[in-house]
Amino acid sequence: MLDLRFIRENPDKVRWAIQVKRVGLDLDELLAVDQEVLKLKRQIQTLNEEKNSNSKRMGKATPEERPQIIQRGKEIGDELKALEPRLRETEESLRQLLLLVPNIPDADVPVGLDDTENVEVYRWGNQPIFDFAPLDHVQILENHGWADFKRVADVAGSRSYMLKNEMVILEHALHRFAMDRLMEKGFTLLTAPSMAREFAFEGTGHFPTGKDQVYYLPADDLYLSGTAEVPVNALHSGEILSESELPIKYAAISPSFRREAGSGGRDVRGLIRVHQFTKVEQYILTKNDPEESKRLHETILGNAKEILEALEIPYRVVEVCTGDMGAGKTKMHDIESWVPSEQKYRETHSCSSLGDWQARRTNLRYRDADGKVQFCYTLNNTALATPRFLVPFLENHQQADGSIRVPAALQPSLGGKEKLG
RNA sequence: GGGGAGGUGCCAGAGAGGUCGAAUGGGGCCGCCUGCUAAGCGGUUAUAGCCUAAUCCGCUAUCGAGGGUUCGAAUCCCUCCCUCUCCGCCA
Repeated sequence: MLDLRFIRENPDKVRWAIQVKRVGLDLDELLAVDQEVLKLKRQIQTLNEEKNSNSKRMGKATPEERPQIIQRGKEIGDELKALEPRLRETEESLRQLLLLVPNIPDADVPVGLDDTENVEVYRWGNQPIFDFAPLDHVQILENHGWADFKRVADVAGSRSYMLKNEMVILEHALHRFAMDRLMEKGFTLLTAPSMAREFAFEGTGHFPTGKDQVYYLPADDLYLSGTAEVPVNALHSGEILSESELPIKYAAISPSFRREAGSGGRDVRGLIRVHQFTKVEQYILTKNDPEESKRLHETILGNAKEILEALEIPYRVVEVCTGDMGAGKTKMHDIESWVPSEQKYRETHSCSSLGDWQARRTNLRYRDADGKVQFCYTLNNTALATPRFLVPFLENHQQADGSIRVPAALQPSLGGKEKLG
């Protein structure tokens, strides 16, 4: 959400963002509704002033005066009763429109239509050269009895999977590894709930536009979140933090769920795109300072890079262009890990800066050194998400004998094992 | 799932239809005072909106959330959320 005053005063900037982010929103309609809300509020305020002074007179009024006061009060009440529902409706439509207003991308973000126009900015590691016929991750898993896709599909539908034996241990070891790293860096570890109420999804910006990507539990009016970002952002909703406790750095692990509606036949095979996964997410609340936010963006991006480097996975970083970045973001980098079987890089991490866009939605504020109340800035980045991450891990580390090499950094988390299988 | 108690400002806690944006105590901040400190004294201490040159003043809203009753609601009624507690069920 953007500041309404900012929208009023900078409609051209907002129009530009709507255009380059390819958001379907009529700003003129929003501005007209905004004026209507202001008009109604003024009318109601004037009536309330009169209502208050009128009923204040009642206390000291003589019995003869009372009928007049009551009469006038009733008239005011009737007028208010006519106006208040109109204000409520108009405010609600304004809110709905406001939820669609995108954040303004930073000036240096590449303008583009979709992911083909993202810009590679960094590359690390060598793509492995195999002196044998490398397998893809599904073949590797099946050869070792490390997963079941077929049976479990009958149980839980397409895009489901079941890891088995050493893969279960590896998955846990990877998460443990990521969490250990982040704890060392001063992050507060959380197990975040996967279920949350609607307001939490509105807070991060996943609602209203992404509602069809989210599982809904009607009996309890709860939704399953696709990232710990949702519950963690909502955690401090409505609070006024003090500047001294910022930045708050959370590393939250949660089972995550995505319906993948509309992704049709894309990536139906294997572990790339599944409905349920486990993710360690970095989530930062910081002060209202673009420079500080930039530094933290680099920090959490760096944390993910370190994890990949320790796990010896070749990757690249792309700067995401305007058309491919979410509405709330001012800046976004994806980290893509090398997938040998596809001979391409695939997104495994996503690092975003959102300015105060999420904080305004969740009413998440802090008191600065001057005592002024400000909205926080928020940022997030994946630390590690499985099972997708198993794809580059298994494929890059496969050996001629079919085993999987365990990078030295991960061996302690795997009971010292140097290879799997 | 069933029963009971409760949600008030930074915290504790009064308030039971008008004089309540809200007593009192604690904390914080500013000042005064006493060799320092402690104690003491005075003042101040919410958020959003409207108005405004203004973070002054004034006005409006907010006592878990949303509705309702009333000339007037923190106070009465309804719905929901949350906390505590007892019983039942349960990994």
